[in-house]
Amino acid sequence: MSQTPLNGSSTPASELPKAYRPAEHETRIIGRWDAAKAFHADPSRVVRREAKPFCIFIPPPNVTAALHLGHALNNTLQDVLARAHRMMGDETLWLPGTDHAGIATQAVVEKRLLQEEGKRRHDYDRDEFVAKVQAFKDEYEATITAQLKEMGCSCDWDRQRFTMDEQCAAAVREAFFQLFKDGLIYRGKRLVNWDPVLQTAVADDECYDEEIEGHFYYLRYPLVHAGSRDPAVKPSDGSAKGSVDPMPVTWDELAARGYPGAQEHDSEQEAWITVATTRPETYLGDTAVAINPHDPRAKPLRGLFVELPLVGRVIPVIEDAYVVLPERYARTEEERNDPKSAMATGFLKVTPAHDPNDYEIGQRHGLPMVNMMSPDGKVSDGHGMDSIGDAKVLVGKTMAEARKMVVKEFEARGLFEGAKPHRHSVKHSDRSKAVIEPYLSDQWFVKVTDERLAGSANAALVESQRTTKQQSSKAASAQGAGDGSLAFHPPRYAKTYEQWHTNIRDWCISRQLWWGHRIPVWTREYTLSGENPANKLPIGSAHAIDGDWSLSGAIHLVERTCEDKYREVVCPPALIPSPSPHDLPFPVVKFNESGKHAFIARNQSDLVRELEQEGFTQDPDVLDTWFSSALWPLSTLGWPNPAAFNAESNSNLLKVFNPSSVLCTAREIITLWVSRMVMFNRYFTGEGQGRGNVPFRDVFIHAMIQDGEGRKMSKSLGNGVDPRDIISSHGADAMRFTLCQMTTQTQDVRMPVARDETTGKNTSPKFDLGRNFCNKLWNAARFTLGILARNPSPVSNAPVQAKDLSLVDRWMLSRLTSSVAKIDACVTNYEYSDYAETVYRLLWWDFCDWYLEAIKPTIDASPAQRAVLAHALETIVRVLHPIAPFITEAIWEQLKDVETAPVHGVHLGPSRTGGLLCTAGWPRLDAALIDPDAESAFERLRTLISAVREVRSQHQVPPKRRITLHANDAVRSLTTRAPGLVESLAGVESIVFDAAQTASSRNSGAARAAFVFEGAELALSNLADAVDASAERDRVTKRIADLEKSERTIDGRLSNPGYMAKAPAKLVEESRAQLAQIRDELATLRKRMGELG
RNA sequence: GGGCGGGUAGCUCAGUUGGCCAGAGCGUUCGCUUUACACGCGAAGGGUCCGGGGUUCGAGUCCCCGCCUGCCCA
Repeated sequence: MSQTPLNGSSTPASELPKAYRPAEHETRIIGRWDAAKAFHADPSRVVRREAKPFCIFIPPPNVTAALHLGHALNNTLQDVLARAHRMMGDETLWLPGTDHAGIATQAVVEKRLLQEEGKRRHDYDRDEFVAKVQAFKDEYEATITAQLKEMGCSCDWDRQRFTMDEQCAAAVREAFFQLFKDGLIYRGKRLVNWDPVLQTAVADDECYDEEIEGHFYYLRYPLVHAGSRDPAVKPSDGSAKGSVDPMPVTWDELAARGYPGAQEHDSEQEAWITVATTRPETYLGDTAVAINPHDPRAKPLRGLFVELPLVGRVIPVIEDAYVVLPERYARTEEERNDPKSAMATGFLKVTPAHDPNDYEIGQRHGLPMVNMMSPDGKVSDGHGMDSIGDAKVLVGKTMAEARKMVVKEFEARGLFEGAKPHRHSVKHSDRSKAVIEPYLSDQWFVKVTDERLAGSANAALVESQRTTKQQSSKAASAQGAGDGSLAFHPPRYAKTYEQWHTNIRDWCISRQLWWGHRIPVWTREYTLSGENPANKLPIGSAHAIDGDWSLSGAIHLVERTCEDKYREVVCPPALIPSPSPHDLPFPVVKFNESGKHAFIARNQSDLVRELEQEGFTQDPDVLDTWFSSALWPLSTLGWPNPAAFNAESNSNLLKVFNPSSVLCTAREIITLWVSRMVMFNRYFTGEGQGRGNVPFRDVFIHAMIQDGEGRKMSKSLGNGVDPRDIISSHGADAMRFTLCQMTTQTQDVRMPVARDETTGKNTSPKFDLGRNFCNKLWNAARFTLGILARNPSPVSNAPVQAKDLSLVDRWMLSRLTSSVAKIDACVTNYEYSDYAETVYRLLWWDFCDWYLEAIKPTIDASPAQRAVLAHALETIVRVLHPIAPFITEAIWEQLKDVETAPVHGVHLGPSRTGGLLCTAGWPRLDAALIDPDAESAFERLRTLISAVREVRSQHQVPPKRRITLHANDAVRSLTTRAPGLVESLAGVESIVFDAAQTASSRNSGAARAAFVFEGAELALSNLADAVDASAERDRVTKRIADLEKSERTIDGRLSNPGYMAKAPAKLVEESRAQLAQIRDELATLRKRMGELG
């Protein structure tokens, strides 16, 4: 390694190129970090109490695509914290990894296969298809890892994980097992968002709403008295036996019941009601018609039914307040203004198996659920709809076809009342763009509504961020380890988090995909007839049974699905491979009838083989991606058995780094991921009580990057900026600096996007800020190193003392000290923009603009000043390292070997690994170096220099021309504190202390330019052969106008009795002094005007 | 519908518990090959702090109403 010419190396400073060229350093430095394993965390140091732990889990990027600018921001912010804490001496683990992103990745691969090979998923068997996705994942995982390294991320690469690798998979199986065992996972029929193209349930966040031009269709349902044909429906008189056909209801009869408007119809005719619907085809699944109880027609209809045309199903009319009242029956302004009331008839067809609101109504009224659709989105009588009657013609049609046919059939029977255009939003699938069908199906759920999960998540919030306090003293007394230890930054996001858990619903975790963690449940179905113990089970209920599998630690249930059919369910605990034969995992052991071991499973594949031999098959579904992501802070550290996955020295990993320090993420992730990590982490570390550790103590929510118009960056808009393009055009450090500088506490940041004419790639002018800054640093370092190289200092251990230093040196040390203190606070408080801004000002404004310029005349003669110079640059380089790791490391390669005397009070610890800055100590500067006297004197000198420069500029004095400053005694005592400073920085040849005379004995006004400094008139001469009197007049006139305006403001304030009476005395005093100074200056300037004529 | 943001210079944004003549970077204008840096140096111009009320001696900042705009949840 060390043979590489560039490695570690020492190009003499004089030969450093004029501009910083990132590409010449970044690869080499990544190589040095890698070779030194500089980012590998050692938990044993924490165990031995040699260091405090600092840990961040990367939000694992999806393997779906390369990283975008949002990732660049997210990871930069994490890296800044990791690097700062590492330098501060904390044992720092930033754990990297990627997420398998189930549906997203599968969809991308399916699309790719279709494009490239013209094949679909089902053209392969499951294993073949998964292998294709795996290959895709390998490709993108490699890309992502390379990108993170290019950005400079200081991750512990030896501990990189993937949510589907063996270690994470074991955690998933174990978590599922435990939750299932504890009754927090169940299977149930639920209405899900069904994507009929991908044929899977999708989560709400995998859908988007889109407005479509649809219709409200008006369908008539004939009113009947129920017969007894339908066993689910009791005859209305309650007496009739046998089969009785439903009897039509006439308008006459309705009129008698007091139904408003019934008289307007032919009295003998059969009566109907009219429902309004946007989806007529779902009438096949109707199980009731609902009316608002406040509708005057509700009472007359009580006890009546309707008969569904074609289907012949007789369903009740029920009353439910959810139903929108039609305009004419609206009772309040609010009801009238409901846009739906104009379209409403007051009758709502209720289809619990195909509409979420109807599902709720169905739950409230105990309605049966009739599913009329097959998983591919076609009308079916094989999925729960048995009584179908003449509607058989619709079977096999798509929902769209069925809609047209239903309308025709109703028309043919005179039951179609019409349709009105209606714009409404319809859910679509993100991945397939298909219209989502609410669909009733068997799904697995996590009962997150349980107090041990959602309740525990809210209890984790720090007291100051909670809006609901502990409800009961009982809860308060059962304080868990992580209670009150989770804090959001900025705090407002705690509310999002809290409200999410307050309104949370059970979490559907099954996905009908092939890519993901397969649900670790095996089932076997069989038929049993005749007398046996199992047929005492109520139909539909599941019971734990004792048997081989339960004896071996698995969950074993038997469920009676109908009269003589049973389903056995087995969920085994995770079998975790162990590298050590002495540390075997808990095995699944089965016994045969004679009590001998018939089978021992020590790994997952043995177990699966055994189950399959016994006729069990694994559930085909996979788990929602977030299930494995929710375990990330546990699975990455080896939970449930860290020893099995880590070398002996690392078995403390889980203990040391969970809870971690902070999670950095975007706000949309709060509900998707943060919540679930907290619930799972607390549950699994809390021994089933849900009150264990939080996975992280702080959650930092950063902004989302938008383009210049405030739109999200996206592929389809073509407004995205690729971090790789920025790294190649500006360098990783420039990108990182800019991203940090943009990170304020707001929730969005805008990044104007521009096309680079030469490359044709998107970029943003914002990154020039970072590039310019890096270049500035590079040149400051080049200059400094040049000075130090040409003045080798004799090695001396005698520290330079501040009291022996010049004013500018003391000023510089003071500025460094307060800046480092500010930066320390920024790191603690996640104030990235302030951090970047503080280093920017320190380097550019203080160090470059003033300090370097100020020391030019003296530096070669002063070893003490060179010590300050070296320490100043090194302090800046060190505090900048977390933001800009490459350029600082590159500069430090040269700087670290430069010998100067120590500076008393400046502590720069050595590198701990590989001679690298990334593990060198964080600068500590003693507070005693803060020197208010030096700062204020220097500030006055800066003001004086600026005043001179201003006059020079206005008089168009050539920069090279040396001029004369006519000053007074006050200035004399100031300038003698920093000899040569004003001369050097203001281009002054000599300072003459004759300002007092000038005013009285002036006869050559035109040759001089006067200006005011601290209220007194000073002058410049020798500006040119003659001073331009009119330029001088313009300047003075403008200044007078400005001052007069200020005078009015401050005078007004001081003549306000309220101000004088109530404002703090200090402010009043300041105002007085200010006014006096303004008036002094005004007097001087007016006199000057007089002289100018 | 509920919740959370944002609106300050041409652009992107700071602006702390109300208190100096409201700031920075970019862009603009003028002057500079001043030997670390033109990715630079020096200087300048540029603001109805979204609108309207209110509290206060004093409001960009606090309160109320409105307008525009973005996000999250249902």
